[in-house]
Amino acid sequence: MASEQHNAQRRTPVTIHDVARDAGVSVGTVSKALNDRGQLRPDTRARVRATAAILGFLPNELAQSLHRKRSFTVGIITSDRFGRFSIPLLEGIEDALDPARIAVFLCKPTDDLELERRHVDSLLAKRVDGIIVTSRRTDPRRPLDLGGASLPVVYAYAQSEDPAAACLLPDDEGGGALAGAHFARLGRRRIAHITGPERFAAVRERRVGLARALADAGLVLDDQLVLSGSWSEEWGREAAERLLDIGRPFDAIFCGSDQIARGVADTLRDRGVHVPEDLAIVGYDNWEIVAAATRPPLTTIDPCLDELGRLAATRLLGMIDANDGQRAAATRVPCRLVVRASCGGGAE
Amino acid sequence: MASEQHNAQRRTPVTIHDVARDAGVSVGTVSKALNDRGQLRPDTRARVRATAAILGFLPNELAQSLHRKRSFTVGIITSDRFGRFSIPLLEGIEDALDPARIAVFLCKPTDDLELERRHVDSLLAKRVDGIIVTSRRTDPRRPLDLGGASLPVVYAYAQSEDPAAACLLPDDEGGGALAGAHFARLGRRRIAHITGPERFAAVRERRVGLARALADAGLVLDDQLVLSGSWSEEWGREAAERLLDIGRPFDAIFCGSDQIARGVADTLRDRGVHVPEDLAIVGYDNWEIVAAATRPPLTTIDPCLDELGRLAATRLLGMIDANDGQRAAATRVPCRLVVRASCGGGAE
DNA sequence: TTGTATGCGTTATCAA
DNA sequence: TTGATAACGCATACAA
Repeated sequence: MASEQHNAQRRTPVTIHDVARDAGVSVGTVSKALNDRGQLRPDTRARVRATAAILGFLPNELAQSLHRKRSFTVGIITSDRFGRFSIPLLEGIEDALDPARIAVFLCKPTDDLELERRHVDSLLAKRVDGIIVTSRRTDPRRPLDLGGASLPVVYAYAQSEDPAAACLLPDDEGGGALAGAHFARLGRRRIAHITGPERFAAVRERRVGLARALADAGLVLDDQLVLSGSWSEEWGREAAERLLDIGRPFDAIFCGSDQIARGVADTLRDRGVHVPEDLAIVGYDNWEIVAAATRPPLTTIDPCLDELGRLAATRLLGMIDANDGQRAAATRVPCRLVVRASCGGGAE
Repeated sequence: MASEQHNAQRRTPVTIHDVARDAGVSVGTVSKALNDRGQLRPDTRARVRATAAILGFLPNELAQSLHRKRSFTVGIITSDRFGRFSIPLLEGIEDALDPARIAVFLCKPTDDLELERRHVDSLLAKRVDGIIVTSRRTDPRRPLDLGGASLPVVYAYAQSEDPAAACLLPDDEGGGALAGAHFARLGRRRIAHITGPERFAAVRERRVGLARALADAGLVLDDQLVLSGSWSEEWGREAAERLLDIGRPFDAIFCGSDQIARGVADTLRDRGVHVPEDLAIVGYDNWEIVAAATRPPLTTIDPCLDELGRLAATRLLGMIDANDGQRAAATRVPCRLVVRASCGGGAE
């Protein structure tokens, strides 16, 4: 019955010996039958399979791993407590790992290098086949301390100070360029930029991309119209106010995050500025829950973190198979423009 | 050097045999020295420890688990792809599991029972010590199909149809009551309620709690002022409009989620209604990023999911130790009122 | 075609 | 105080 699992004494799992006994063969035969190895008479194979199924036999992967010297697990280490980046990343990672029948150990998020060290030790002790390091910002970080051990590591949405490390990063410059090009295509001429703290590499790179795309269209990015602050809605509101008060004309705003864009949109609404008629807005992140709820819904840059996660996991699988440390420099994953309403219809 | 890990051939991890050889003792002695077992001369113990440290020896937990018949891992199964609930839950779970030196296998979120079944098999094959089932809503779900196996399972922010299952749920009725009592205490008399779909148990329970608290204060919940729809900001806006247009007086709104509350607040702002002077608002979830960014910041009910996760993990640990299925009915975890600005100052 | 023996890395029991 | 040795559950080389 349904509640059986609760009061029943915990049964010890059925082993290959149980199957062997019930099927009237030896353990070796069971192993061969179940793994399609060696030469077995078809009917024994079938009989063994049947009894294994009846008993609900599941091979003990601990024993298998011990034998194969490969655990079919990977560890994930992250500093993104809030999960904003980890969630989509994780989705992609699991997408790629699932088919390879690899399970993931998720470590508790932390910034503390000492705790991280302990997590690594724990993973090493579990003989994970590899480790994926994830972060909440893309600036270079100290290389993961493997403490003398050696196994494949890839950084996803994170970057190691070690130039030889395998890193996958969003193409922030490309993302900025996407926004700039979109504005230019729509005939906007004077672009403002409200973004996060200057110390973030992402902030600087997106700005470079924006400027490049504008230049390509014969436009110039006016430094007076670039405001960097924090990543919050609050800052979006404040910066929008400031921009409107300078009295310098502009017809579009590229925001460093959807949250900033949300704040900007709210302020424009308060001040009677019409979006997209008077002003076009492009956000960043494609954080659905914010972008879609904004009035008007935000056209935004999607950093495609799920894809980045997929690629990271795929790269890790490659390194695991290659059985060596694969020197692979940083890779940039392209972003995607998602058109909603804040720049006007998606017409080309 | 830093890049050593990348080009180096992958070293095979150091084993207890390596330590034994280097220390000039037998493997048994190493095991005893490292685990503080048996009677050993202090200096041998020290010598073994030293060489283990030098070699960077980490016991192979696969082998340990095989031997101990206990893996010190638990699996987490969830249907919450977006992570809104899983993230805080996971934080609590890991808080409780970390000190017990237990690692977690995180399974890819899914609604598909067939895929869930495969995840369970994978976890069983890894001989996890227990499983935590998590969800994105609290309505009863089909019991996890263990396929005849038997091991501890606890449902966190999820409920099994099996009445004997160990479930931890937020006290939604209590949460509703918290909101009602807060309004009453502040002198609000006519409370409106904008909430999610009626089919959610949480919606019904919170409403019951609200009504109860109001009744306790000699107030009555006016059915005309209760609107249920979806969980979105959009619905918050629409419902607020509707409420204002009915022409029925009210001086407070209890919202089913912070997102709904955000929509409500935006609409009130548009319509020139002052919060909290004209209308008080209480949200639900204490989703910091929304609640704090709303104007004014939302007073809200915090379901304390991290605490719920902690309790769930603790309960699981108990079941694992007890070595039997612990008949433990559903437990409700209390919510917490978080006072910000949307009801006026936090004065009692 | 099937069974037996060995090893994977640990821990634990029993001798020495 | 220390060293062999037998599990743990599985896969595989080799023997029958």
